[in-house]
Amino acid sequence: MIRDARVLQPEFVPRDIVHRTHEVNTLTAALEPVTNDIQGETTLLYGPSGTGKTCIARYVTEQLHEGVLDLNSQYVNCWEDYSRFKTLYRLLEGINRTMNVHRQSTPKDELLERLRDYEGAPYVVILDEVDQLEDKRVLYELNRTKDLTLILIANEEQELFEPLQPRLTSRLQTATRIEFDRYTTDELVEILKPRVRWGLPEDAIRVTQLELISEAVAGDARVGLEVLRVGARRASQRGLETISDEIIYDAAPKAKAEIRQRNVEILTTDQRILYDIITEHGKIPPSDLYKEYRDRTDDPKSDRMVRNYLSKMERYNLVRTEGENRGRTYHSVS
DNA sequence: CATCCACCGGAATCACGGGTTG
DNA sequence: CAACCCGTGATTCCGGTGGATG
Repeated sequence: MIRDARVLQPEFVPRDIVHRTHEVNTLTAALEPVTNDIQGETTLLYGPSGTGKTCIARYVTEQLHEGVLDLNSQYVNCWEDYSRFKTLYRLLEGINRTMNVHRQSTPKDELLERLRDYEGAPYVVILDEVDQLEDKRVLYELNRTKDLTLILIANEEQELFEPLQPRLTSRLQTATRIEFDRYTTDELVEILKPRVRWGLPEDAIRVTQLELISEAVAGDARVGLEVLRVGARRASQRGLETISDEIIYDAAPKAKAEIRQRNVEILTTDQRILYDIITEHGKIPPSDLYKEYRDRTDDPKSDRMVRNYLSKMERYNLVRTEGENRGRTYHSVS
């Protein structure tokens, strides 16, 4: 049933952006100096997930490539490359300066040096999930690097700056802020329409059903697309030509579960054990959790490490915490 | 009310593996 | 070859917090 799977992928960047014109224009304006070979303004895109932050950042950068002959750009997901070293390494990759940086054992700040020594075309850098960066001082360092134009993406701007000293944030505070709100039902329908047109056969799904999806996912475009994919797969499994309401009702929770499942799959064995314990209990106080974890594994990690795992899993949206200090309990997300 | 202590999370330090250097 | 460097995960140590206890 799926004609073109690519357009239903969350990382697909459409040729035309519907809505978000204000955001696109603001970002384009901030990057405008790059067309004159000058460093652009640092921008900060923030808002809930599935509101088009990454998509717009990539879209505007691609447009820039079309208008400017000489331009480098690189996308870094700080969730995957969360250490200072990995982030810097990716940035060097983007300008092919990694040779001789044999991963490790190079003098301590060789990477940043190299980045700063670079004198070439303007370099536009998208740092996604930037709040996941463990050492945020690297932002300050990058912000001070000439000819580097930063696009920072985060869920909440507050969380990003909280752990930073005021001294470090001052330079970043001047960044152009672009806030992304949740899509309304109508907006999300308009976003899904062209994807359906390219990705699915004609008449596979009606507009009223797109509305159904948009409401079910509360304006989260990523989950909305996932529902479309899951729904299309279901329909073809059942040999149907169209996606029915019933399939959508069915697919909505399934889509969310699949997104979570992908995160579960990248957990380590110890993290997985913790995850299983919490899902089995539904809700469990810390001491019981630590104890049961130790029972279930031959070579348990320290409690401190368990806490690291748990906070990581919380950021992955795999577990939820309730209460502070002594009253804390860990919950599964249902 | 004072004390206790379960819990969190920052910081310093260690251990290890992969890499280079001399 | 040994000696050394580096990043990363893990451990150890510990101060802060605030509900529970007497």
